Amino acid sequence: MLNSKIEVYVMFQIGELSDQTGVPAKTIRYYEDIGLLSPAKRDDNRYRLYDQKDAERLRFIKSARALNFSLQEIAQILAARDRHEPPCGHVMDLIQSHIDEVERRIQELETLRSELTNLYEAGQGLPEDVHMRSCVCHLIRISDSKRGN
Amino acid sequence: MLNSKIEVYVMFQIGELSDQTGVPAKTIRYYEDIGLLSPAKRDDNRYRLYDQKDAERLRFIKSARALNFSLQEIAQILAARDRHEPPCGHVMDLIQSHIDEVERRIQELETLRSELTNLYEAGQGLPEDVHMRSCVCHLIRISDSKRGN
DNA sequence: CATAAACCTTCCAGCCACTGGAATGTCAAG
DNA sequence: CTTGACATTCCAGTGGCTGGAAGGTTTATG
Repeated sequence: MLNSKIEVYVMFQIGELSDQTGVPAKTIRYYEDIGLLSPAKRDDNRYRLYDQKDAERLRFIKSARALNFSLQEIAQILAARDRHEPPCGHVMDLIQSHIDEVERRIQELETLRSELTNLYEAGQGLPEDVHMRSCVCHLIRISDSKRGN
Repeated sequence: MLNSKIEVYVMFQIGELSDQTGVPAKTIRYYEDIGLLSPAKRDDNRYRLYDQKDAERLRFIKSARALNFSLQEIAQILAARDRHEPPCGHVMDLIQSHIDEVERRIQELETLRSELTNLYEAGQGLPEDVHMRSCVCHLIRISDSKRGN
């Protein structure tokens, strides 16, 4: 075959895996501890050894984490794949519920931002008061009761 | 005095304080544990007893929590007040840095939302693939590499 | 008087996703 | 031979609670 390539099967240590993926070695061990990664092969000196498949799995985990998927959710996706079940339907549902969640959070934070901004503006020029009756500390209470809490 | 009122000094149990403030009793005990509330007076039966001043302090804590202040930050504010130092200058700084933080988070979440939305749209109509090469799981990887991670 | 219920107490453990640090082992270079 | 850079395990801490066990107290009811 003209297009064949010589592929050498190389295994590497945890530090190399960490460099390749940007995931701290501590975190990789942690992922193994909780079963997200299966127990790594070990060298004679008991050092963990990894290959490109491990790197790919870890990269997937990292990407999904960046999209704010929980380790549990990622574990479910990977477990489905490990059982040779296509996980995509489940993943689509997850994505949808994450979108909902993110939008909810954005709303909350925007409310929070405007409350903080109002508070800051109201607090400017107010006197300092140890008893929190005519200072921004008092306003914190007011901004809260306006919300009805 | 015509306008005088009869004020009866009543103390109440933790459940009542919880009802008044909406803060769970567990949380109140926790706040005492970490020193955010000073150790409560005890009844003969060792039950905690509270008065309106405690309720006010707890309401302040609750309001500040609702504005996303950490317990540490709240502890600082209250400690300053307990030392009879007006805490407002410090609080204004805190508010400003919280506004910055909230705006940063909103930005992050909006980026995340658009990534998730893109992903969802790209994933619609794609086949299921156990090996994650032509399904949304694969797209997770792609959306990540586009970010440069 | 017994019992149930609704309170309260302490203490320990768990959540999430790591992270820090101690104490120790292994290996290559100078 | 020592130094430095790797690796290992294990324990503990982060924040802000929350759940649950195992028990004590108080009040109401049969």
